[in-house]
Amino acid sequence: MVMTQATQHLVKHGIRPSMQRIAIMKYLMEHRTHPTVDTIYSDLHHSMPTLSRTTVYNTLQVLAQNHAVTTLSIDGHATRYDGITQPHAHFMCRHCGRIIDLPLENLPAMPRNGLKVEQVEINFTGRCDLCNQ
Amino acid sequence: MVMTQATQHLVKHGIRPSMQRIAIMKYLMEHRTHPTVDTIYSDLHHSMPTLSRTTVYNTLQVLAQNHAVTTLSIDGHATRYDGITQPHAHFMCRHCGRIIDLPLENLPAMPRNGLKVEQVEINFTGRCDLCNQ
DNA sequence: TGTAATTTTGTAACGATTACAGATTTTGGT
DNA sequence: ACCAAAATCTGTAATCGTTACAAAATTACA
Repeated sequence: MVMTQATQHLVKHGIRPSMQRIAIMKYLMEHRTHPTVDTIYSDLHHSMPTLSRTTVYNTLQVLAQNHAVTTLSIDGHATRYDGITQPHAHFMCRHCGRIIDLPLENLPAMPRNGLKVEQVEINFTGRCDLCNQ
Repeated sequence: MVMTQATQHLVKHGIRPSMQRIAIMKYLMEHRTHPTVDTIYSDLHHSMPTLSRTTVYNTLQVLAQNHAVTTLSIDGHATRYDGITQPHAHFMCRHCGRIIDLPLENLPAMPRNGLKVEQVEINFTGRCDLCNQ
């Protein structure tokens, strides 16, 4: 039996691969747009008419808790999700809303002693190259 | 006529110093707790019974737009505000909710060419020294 | 196959934030 | 000082993202 990449990814993170979870994980692996719950729901709803918005919320919570996806609070309005879990920074264009992945060459200085860091989020905001012309 | 620090700060950023604006700016300068709108409102409401929650929202928006304060989306639930505008990072304890200022020794690698960065937000999340024992 | 556990679904509720319109205050010219 | 215009503040209602919850559907496994 062949496992899709999405399914493998779920299993690797100890998440049971249901239809809905696979679909959402697959979506995040194929769309590098850092979508919101609503975008994911709207896009998947076409091919999965019975999918519930609540399921998208629940699933993403499960995925994030098990580190299968990353959450992004760069938006201010809605949480965004990232299928890539390797540490990297983000740039969001105030004008067009696009979110761009940025490599993290040198991680910022470690916090002071005693703090146990579990997550780092580095967000740049401004105007992107396309809007800047 | 003597100007308070808060008033000076407002004027310096081109913001007309009304009673409410001064009170909110003063609050943020004196409380280094990165409070939410609700905390600010509740605390100020005692000494300013006529203050409206909407005014706190509006005022903080004006202050942020004019770079007199900084916004923090580290919380996930409510926007938090910081009276210190010099660039620095933040650590939030998942356990007690405390937010700690962190000096930014070396700014993270600049984003790729063409992106015009207007704001940087660096958020660490984890367990603080007090909760870690 | 039957039952318990898990997952999904839809609706209702919640909390943060914004829209809006009227009231109040401030400003600037006379 | 007086008045009109502009700016600010206020309170309520609406909006929007998210969570609570309970019932329905699916899956696991004895």
